[in-house]
Amino acid sequence: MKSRSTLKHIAEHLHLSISTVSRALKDHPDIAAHTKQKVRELADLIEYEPNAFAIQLRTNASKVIGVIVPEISGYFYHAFIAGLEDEARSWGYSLMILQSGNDPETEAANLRLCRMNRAAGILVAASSGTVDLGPFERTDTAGIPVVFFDKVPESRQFPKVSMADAEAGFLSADTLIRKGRKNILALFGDHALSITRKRLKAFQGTFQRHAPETTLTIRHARSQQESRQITFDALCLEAYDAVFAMSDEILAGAMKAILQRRLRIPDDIGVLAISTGLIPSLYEPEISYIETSGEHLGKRSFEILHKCMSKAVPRGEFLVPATLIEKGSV
Amino acid sequence: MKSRSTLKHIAEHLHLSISTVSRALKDHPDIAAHTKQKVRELADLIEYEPNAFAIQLRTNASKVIGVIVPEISGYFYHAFIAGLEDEARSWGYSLMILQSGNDPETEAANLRLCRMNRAAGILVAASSGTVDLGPFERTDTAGIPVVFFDKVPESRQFPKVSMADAEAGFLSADTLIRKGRKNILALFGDHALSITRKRLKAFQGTFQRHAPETTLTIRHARSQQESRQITFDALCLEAYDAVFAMSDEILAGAMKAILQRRLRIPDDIGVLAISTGLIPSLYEPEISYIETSGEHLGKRSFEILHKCMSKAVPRGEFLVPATLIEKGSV
DNA sequence: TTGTTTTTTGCAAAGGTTTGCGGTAATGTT
DNA sequence: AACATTACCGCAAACCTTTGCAAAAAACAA
Repeated sequence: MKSRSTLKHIAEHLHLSISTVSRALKDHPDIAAHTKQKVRELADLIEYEPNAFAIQLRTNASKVIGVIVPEISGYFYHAFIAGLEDEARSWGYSLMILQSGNDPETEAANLRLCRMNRAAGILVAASSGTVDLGPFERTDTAGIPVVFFDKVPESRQFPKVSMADAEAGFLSADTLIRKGRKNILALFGDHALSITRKRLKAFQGTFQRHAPETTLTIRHARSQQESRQITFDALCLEAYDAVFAMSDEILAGAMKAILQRRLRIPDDIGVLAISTGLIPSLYEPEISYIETSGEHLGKRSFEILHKCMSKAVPRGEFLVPATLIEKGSV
Repeated sequence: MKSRSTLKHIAEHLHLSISTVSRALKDHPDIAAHTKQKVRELADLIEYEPNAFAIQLRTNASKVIGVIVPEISGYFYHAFIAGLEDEARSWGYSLMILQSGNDPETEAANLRLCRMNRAAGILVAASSGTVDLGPFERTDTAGIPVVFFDKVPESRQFPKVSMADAEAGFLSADTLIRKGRKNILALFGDHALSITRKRLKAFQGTFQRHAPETTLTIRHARSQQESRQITFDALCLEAYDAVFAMSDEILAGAMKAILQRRLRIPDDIGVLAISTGLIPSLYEPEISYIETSGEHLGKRSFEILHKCMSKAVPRGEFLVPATLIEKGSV
């Protein structure tokens, strides 16, 4: 029954042509005011809703943007998606969410889906195993702009937007220096990840330049559990005056060790992290952190993609800035 | 250039008709084997990808399911979406994610979007302000099945799937009784929410029946901050031997108060929560919880919706069971 | 050879919308 | 009164695929 509410239906009812109705509905200047009036009234009455398929077929473009992430849940991507959705909706776009599960094949399949659905654009956080950029190139040359975010490939071919990792590393070190911490246990993630290397490099560099006397103990952990174990062991051996965690996952592990040892924050030990904000807010006192906001990244990513969709071709890497959120834990 | 890869293109190239090509590609028995062969080869070569819009227009159906949630980020929905996506993908469906921001108007607009896009089905977690079910009914009668989850309306008209709140309440009480806790601070959410009332009723009822001698102090909080304040005040006044939190948000607040008071878990005080699992795993020791898994809910929801889409009409409410995850905090 | 069956292919309509262009009628200009 | 504008409206093609039905071609039977 609802399927009978089409332009044709309105046209017949009003003894007009389909084209006139179409134009009336989009306020085309060629159409007389009273005609528009009547058309709109009937359209309202029968709850006319344009058939998106037909529009998309005709215009060969949709208002959907594809989002491919390794996983939705976890510490980060859901915030990104939330921010992105907000921004996208205000521009009339919707999101098609695809999980790759860190599997390059699923990733390629998802990409294909986006192509078939003629997504207006695609946002990709590369799975860690992605090496072949071919599928992405093909999508791009097919006229669907691809923008990478967060986990970005080395290639300079695509626009990329990511966190200002170097800045975050610098800011972390700077904060610890300003607070007068001298003996720091610094916990980083997998050294193979570029995000780790970038943050670490800036972190270490800042200390070398501005506070070379600081004792820095760098450790790498690949999971919450490992982070906890490493932290616990380290805290048993030595009296650090601060712990730094480069991510939420690492922080979660470190905090367990600190809670287990019943250390007082910030008196017994200072704590600082690079984080999205949720985890630090769960402890007492709350943990100070360098914010790398998923929401911001989402909004920014949409902006870049939006530019790509309107023919502008921003190449290169865009960074969303990191800021210090003081909570008194260091 | 890519736009030239259509059925027509293949047909012309092979001196066949469009219909023959179409059928060849879907392995229709009417087509000769060697014809199929040739068609498939060329299709592969030029990387033919069917135009989803045209298919959808023709068949008037899409493989997209709409998901409307108050917000993506937060304590719960992202897990739901992750589980749902997993299940949906394995059936060839994609997700269109819409946030309502707890605003009934945005919700209605999102619903409209789903209708325009002829979603195969819609999953809705109602915003708290939703009273008018009209838009949902209209969508349903337009042939798009609507299933509510998590935040479900009273109406018996739609299929609903939600957590087994009563079971979770019972299990919580039962656990506390078995652990011999006698003086319990029980923290619940907004009393206006049906989820709160259901959990509370089962919780209280279980104590009345099986351990009437227990001292139960019930408090309601509407935010993390409020939960923390209430807990802190209560712990100052009296020596409870256990704290129960009915949700992640409430737990987060309560834990802050407990950390602030530097109470030992489980010796000074036992802690139990109804939770999704992430938050309890962040503390030391980890918090025991009654699991209400977002992933499970997501998968289950898809199953129900899937039945609706294939003409079956499951009415009523479906529950996903709750289970106790012991971590030794109580 | 003619007629019958089977196999293989093509025609054409349908699905709903957009849009360039041509047409008609009304109004304005000398 | 004759012509030039302007304001409105409709025709028809195009977007790409699916599918019922008819047609052509091939195979077979008599």
